[in-house]
Amino acid sequence: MTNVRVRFAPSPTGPLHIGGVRTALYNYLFAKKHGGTFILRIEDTDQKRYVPGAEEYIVKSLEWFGLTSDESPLAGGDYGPYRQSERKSMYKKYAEELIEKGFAYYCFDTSDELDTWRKENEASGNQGVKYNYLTRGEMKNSLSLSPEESRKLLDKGENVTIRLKIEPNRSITINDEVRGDVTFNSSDLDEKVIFKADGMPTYHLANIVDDHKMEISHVIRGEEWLSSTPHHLLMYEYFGWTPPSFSHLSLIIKPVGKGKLGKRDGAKFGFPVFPFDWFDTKTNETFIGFQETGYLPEAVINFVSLLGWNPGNDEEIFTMEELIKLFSLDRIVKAGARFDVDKSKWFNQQYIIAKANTELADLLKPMLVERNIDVTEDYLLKFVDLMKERVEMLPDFFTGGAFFFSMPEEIEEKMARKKYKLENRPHFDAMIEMMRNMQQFTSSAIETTIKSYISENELGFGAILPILRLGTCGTMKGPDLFETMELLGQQEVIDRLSSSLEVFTEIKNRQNA
RNA sequence: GCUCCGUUCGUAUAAUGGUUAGUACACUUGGCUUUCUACCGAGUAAUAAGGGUUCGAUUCCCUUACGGAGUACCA
Repeated sequence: MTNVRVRFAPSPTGPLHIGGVRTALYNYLFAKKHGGTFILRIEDTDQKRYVPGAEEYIVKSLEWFGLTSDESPLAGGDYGPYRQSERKSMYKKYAEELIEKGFAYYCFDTSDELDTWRKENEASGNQGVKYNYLTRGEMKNSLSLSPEESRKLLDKGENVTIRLKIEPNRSITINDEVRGDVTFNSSDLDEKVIFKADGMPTYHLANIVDDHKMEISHVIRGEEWLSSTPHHLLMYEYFGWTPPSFSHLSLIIKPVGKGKLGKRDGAKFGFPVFPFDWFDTKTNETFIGFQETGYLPEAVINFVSLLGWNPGNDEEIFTMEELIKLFSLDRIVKAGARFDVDKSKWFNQQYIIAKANTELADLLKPMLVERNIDVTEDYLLKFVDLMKERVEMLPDFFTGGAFFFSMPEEIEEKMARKKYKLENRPHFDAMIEMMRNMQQFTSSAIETTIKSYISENELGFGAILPILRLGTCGTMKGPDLFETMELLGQQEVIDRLSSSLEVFTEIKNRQNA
């Protein structure tokens, strides 16, 4: 395959969502696999739905995931501009070219007229009427009106759109790379507007003009475009251009229930749908992001890559480089994939465990600031090392490891009641005293000290160690007790144990009373 | 409604015209262990239904059911 050029072409109408991330990823992987070019093109032809900040959000998201584009509005390139609004001037002549060739025609119906036309039809039982070869005769357009009338309306210049003209009864076949041959009959197609009254092209025109001019070789996009692909193919034919190859990706489905994953499903099911937090100024809603939830971008990429694609073997942890090597369009799954929250968490955990302590520490630093926690670099690194394998999301470091920064107010009393024996108090006091006298407060030294005390006094681990853990951590969950103690430090451990023992004794006395 | 697409354990998926239908997550359970993890081992669990074609179908064909997408001067 030579000269692979693919594009990711989002519309800046809101934040990039997980389905878009997957589409971008597959485009990226395909381009890199074939030594091709990955292009970011912003499709901002709809002025009404344009959302300020959305483009920046999309760019930032792609960056976070490492999906760097070779050509884009920011990076530039030989095929620019890469924003359709900046290409506005060139689309009209293509629309007019189609009219000259007889492959398109002017329309003068207003949106309201079309609206009522559809509603009337529906009311009389005719659902889903189309503007096509059968109905265009009853509408206002350059095919139904006399040339003089058309001319007049055209000169007036109000509500003029251009529609694609489609001859009935032609078989149009898409050779889709993932779905195989998909055939449509042209009689079933509607004659879509390709040029709007506001002077902007619609997606259909802009898309094929740009794909052609940017020499896009492979179009990899969402399934929602499959049914308009015959229109696109027709336009390539009308212009005399060679169409690119097409691959249509199935959609990502809600974790439970029906339908495609929507932006509100995140809040509903407790997981993010967007890369970063997003505040919708129209509805005053806040949507949570993968980053803020504590996902690592490489984990999300790995997870998403396997949502509708697989390399054909049993492996599933892949770096971007490996994905590039392994990716192929023919291993894309046709069926829609459900977003599995549990699996995404598992991936994140795997990636956290595998990540270098220093890198994790860097990610945690802003979170330390937020929480007003002040520790040394050395302390942070050791903390990370002890906690990393029991963390799924980044913030879990602070929920699960809170006791590394201060003794919890609440101690798990149940365990104290169960395990603490008043008659062991002298032993605990003795052990604290031994700790106080230790020259080197290292985990191995503490371990030897405690364990030999236990065996010398024939106490049993079960009666002592849980209490020591509870007394220093306030919880039964946590890393190796002796390593935890070493990190906490001699004085801190002694202080915590001393005051905890008072609490335990009190609990026990209350229980006995 | 119409057009198009899809359907293998709960989920993501593998494989095959003849197999004990594999793997991972989740779940249950055993081991390791001072706890929680991680790790290692075991277990539960699937070819949507009905017709064909065939010696034989989960695999090919048809129908049905269910799910999805499109049906805008939105992308």
